Amino acid sequence: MREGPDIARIASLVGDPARANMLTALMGGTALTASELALEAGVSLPTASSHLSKLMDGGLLTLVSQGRHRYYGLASAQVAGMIEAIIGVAEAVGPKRVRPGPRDTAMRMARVCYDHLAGEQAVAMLDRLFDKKLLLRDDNQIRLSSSGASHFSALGIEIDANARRPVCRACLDWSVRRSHLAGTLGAAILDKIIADKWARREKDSRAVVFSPKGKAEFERMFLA
Amino acid sequence: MREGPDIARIASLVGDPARANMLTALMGGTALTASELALEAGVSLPTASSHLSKLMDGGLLTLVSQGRHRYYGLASAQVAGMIEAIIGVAEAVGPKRVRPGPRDTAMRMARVCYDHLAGEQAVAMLDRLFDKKLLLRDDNQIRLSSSGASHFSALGIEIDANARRPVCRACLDWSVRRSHLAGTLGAAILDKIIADKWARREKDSRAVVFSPKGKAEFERMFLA
DNA sequence: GCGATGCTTCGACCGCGGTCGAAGCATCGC
DNA sequence: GCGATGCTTCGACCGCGGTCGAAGCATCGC
Repeated sequence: MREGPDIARIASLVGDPARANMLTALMGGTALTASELALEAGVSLPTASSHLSKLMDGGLLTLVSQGRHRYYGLASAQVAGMIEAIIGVAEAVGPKRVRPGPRDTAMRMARVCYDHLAGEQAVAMLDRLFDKKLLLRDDNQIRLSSSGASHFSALGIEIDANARRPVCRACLDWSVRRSHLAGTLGAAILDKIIADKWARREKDSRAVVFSPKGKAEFERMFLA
Repeated sequence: MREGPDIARIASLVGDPARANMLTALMGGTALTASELALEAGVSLPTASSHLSKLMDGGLLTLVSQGRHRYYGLASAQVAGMIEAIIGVAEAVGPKRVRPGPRDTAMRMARVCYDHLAGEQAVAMLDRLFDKKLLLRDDNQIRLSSSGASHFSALGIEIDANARRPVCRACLDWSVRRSHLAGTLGAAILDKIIADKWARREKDSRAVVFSPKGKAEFERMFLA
């Protein structure tokens, strides 16, 4: 019998298969409609609607109404981080697949984490950005250096430093157990990767698949 | 309908009030018997036993039998990290208490996180250890410098560098949203704090309360 | 305005999982 | 060996919460 934050309530929200599927789908970063989420979860529309209102009550989702469509998205990067942590444990204790399939390999290499890139490529990128002093570690937080600011600006990546959301944030990568880059800069880089068609989002998956040309570009820009 | 790690299973294990209480109690770092956990959870012994076997099946706990006692503990620091992440979200979305009580203040200052110190004091300590170059940031991991090794050795803190568990690991602090020190070094420092009676564990709580003298010692050793 | 589309609310059903008392099993002390 | 202690297993009970069809509500296009 203890007081304190109601962790059972939050965990039980994630602990239903239909809701877990919805949240996993939303980890892709794009907000989805109730119908799309019903499809993802494999339940009827009324059932999905009931789940969504529970997730809203629990503070895990945000809602944007656009005409007769209602777009649901994850409430915050903190919620996304919690889900990544749960995925990490599920991966660790779950039945080990004997040989990871090609799709797992793609996921491990590069995938979307909420609104930024995750996976081995993303971890390597953050390492190089530190090496080149475009980003600085400061008190366990990450800061954009002045050379970094001009570097990203030259690449056409403009950062709104005044936004309430931090520019740079470390986010733990469950597959590698190291950090990759989140924050507005992390999001802007993923935007550029997709916009410039260096890579495409795998359908119905968080995997991000680079084209040979796009991969070369990415490596030249961020890993060289 | 998706495959992949069974996150609903893991989350639902945490999503029962009785089990959440048990896991929260085990975040204190000491393994507890089935009877103690039944008391913590506020359920009968048969009920507790059933919960514990589910948590074991789910891979969240480890079990050490000692005679007729059975000691349950968290399976890994990764599991502890997941629970911290869930606590963080529960804190963020939960009803804000108007004014945090004295006990919350103590928790915020210093508390046990699995087997090491967390809270503002722990975050400040890690900062200073970096400042004094006793610890080094290396590729987003933390490494003990040679001066650090002799420093801790002089304090009577011996580190087994050959253990499978990393010596230094960053662990996210939910109250401050910054990192504190985990790993064998983090655990050894907490051991010293308790062994030298600089602080005592608050009964039935994760809070760590420093004595005036102990606090001065701690600050001299780690914050000066 | 009126049918179509997207979603929520209502109501009824049902089964999974939490609950505990009683019984059973293992280890303890002496 | 035999009662005491610590825990698990068994069995029966029960209610919370997930499920969907039908109905209702809001916004759309034209």
